[in-house]
Amino acid sequence: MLTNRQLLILQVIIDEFIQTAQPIGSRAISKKEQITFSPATIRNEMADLEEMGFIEKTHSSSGRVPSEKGYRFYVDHLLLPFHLSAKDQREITSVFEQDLVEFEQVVQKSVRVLSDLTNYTSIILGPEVYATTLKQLQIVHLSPSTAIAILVTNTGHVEHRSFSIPAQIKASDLEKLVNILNEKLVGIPIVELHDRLQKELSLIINQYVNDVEIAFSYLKGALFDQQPTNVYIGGITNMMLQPEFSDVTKVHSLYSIIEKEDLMAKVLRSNQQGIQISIGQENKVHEMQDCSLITATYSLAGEQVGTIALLGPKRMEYSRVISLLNLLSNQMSDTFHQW
Amino acid sequence: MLTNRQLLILQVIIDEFIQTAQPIGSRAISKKEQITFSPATIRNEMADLEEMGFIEKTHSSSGRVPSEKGYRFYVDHLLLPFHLSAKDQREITSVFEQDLVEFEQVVQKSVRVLSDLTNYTSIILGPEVYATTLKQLQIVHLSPSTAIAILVTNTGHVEHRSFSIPAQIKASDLEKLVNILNEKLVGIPIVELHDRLQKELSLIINQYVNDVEIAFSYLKGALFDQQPTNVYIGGITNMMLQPEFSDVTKVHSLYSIIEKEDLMAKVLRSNQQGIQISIGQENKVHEMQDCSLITATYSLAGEQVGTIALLGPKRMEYSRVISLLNLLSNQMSDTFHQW
DNA sequence: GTTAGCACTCTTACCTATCGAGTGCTAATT
DNA sequence: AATTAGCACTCGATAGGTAAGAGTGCTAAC
Repeated sequence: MLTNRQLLILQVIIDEFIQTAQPIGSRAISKKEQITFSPATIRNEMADLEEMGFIEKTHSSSGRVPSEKGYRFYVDHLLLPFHLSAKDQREITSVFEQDLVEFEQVVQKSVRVLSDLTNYTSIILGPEVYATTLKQLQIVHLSPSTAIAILVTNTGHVEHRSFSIPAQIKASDLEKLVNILNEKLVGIPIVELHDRLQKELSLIINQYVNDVEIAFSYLKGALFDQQPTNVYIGGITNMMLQPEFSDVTKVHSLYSIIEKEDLMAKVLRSNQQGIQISIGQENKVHEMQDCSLITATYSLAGEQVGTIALLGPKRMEYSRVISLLNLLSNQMSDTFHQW
Repeated sequence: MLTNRQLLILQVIIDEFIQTAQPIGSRAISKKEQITFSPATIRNEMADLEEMGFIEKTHSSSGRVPSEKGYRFYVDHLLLPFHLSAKDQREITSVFEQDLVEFEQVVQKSVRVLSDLTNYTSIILGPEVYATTLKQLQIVHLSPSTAIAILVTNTGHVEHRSFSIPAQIKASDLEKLVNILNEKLVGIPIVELHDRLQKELSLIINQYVNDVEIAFSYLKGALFDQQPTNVYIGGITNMMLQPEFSDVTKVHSLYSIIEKEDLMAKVLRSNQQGIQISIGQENKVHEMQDCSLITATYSLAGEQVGTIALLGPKRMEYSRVISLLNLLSNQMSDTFHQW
């Protein structure tokens, strides 16, 4: 329903606006190489595009600016396959060149590189702890009444919780318990850990009739009570470089949202596989409705486990960002697959 | 050298400016309860105070604003002993009411409470890892060629590093090494760990002439290469609520500094015991020269180990903040002492 | 169907006048 | 001699007014 000429003009407007953040006028468009017709013609086409809701005026005699519908159309139909610059490729792959064996290290580097390359804010959601398997469980006593439980996963993730040991439990009981659990539970996915613990418990109780039960319930509390969020954020300050965030109150309201890790986790987690794009009002969270959010997923051992996201103004460099995210997510998946 | 009347006026000006962030005129001062003389008199005194450098005008016919010298004098000579509101006290002590056995938990709560109470940015520097002692050393193998070293301190701090195991080292060697090290090194302060490792090594080598040496050097690298920063920050967005930071570029430059944890650690670490106050230009870091930084120290087992700080505009509520920091630092020291 | 021409709109920058808060100085008061 | 009332003056903030420039929509010509 859009003519080729309209498509072309829409594309030029959006491309241009992404770079300059300024309204685009008919004269400016006519000067573009690809454009062979006059400003007057362009004005007519623009009036149509505006009527259809793809572009807007900031005031009655201004140039045009893409609407959210315009961006959506652009993203859905006008994105050219983008090939990353050598530098972009180099930066991304360099993350994986040193042999980083710990998940955290990879993610922290990635978050950094992404935000540096794009000048947007990057957010990476760590793997669901529950999608990984138990490598080792360990108890370290700090004092007669306190201890730390340390849990290592096959991804190299180390999780620790401290808890106080109730008086009636002997240290030896606790140790016995941990030994048994280690024997039985190593290799079990963390998701199933809770259930399996429950199951094993009944067997154990028959053999050691001490206060193991209480020790167990404490241990369980320590390990499962608070679920860690593992949200990694990079380049938060970058948003302030964007002209659409020259107003402190805007920045403030956005930042107070980003700070809420659990909310961010929720927003990002709910995405299906592949690249997802939310533009402006499409974002559920009100404070993010001046932004666009692009997410990709990465997987570990075949299962989808985490999300990489870039948050920027609606006027994002969509094609470049998508290519970057694709490259990174593939590299991450590959790397984790090797482990 | 300052008359009582001048002291009084200076105090009123600063107290008022701290609350309103607006220049104070002679008329406004004369309306204060404590003030018994006329605006004209006050103007004369203000002219003197300005000549001496304690206050400034924002333009030739404006009210007066405290200068940095003024704040310094205020802090050094005019601070009244401040008694915290019931709410302030309650909030601070509530942090310590649940039995939190892990250092991180206490600090994270504290950072939160401090920034919420003050609307400034709070920064807490964790204990020097090196001031604590080793509780347990642990190696967990992830794959034949990678492993994680986990180090638990007596403060309940868990530190982990991953490293790759060079081909020529057998897993059994590494385990042997760790067992030996655990026997020999538990209870040793982390500061001395490096030296002691070196010493023990020579003995070990005599007994196990395998490739233990290489394993050791790898382990050493894993444990000592990157020193963790452990800087905890709360309420970064609070700075945007202060009228002196209504300009995005200011906020941006400040934030990019705060983000640099190692720099922050350096800035905070270099303080001697007790409350320290740096006002504006007194701060070494250029980007912080519109701010005041108030730091307090807390101790663990008698030794000074960490710093609590509040960063705000020069126009801070000095007396309240000092009282809050004092209370918190004492509470922290007490709590950690019990462990 | 396309484009040149033109009147019209709106933003921006700049100038001007006015108002009010606050000062410094002088002279009168205590 | 110290304090204060009075007053001229300064400067920032606000509002109105004008001119320039960018861009549009429409009409008429190509």
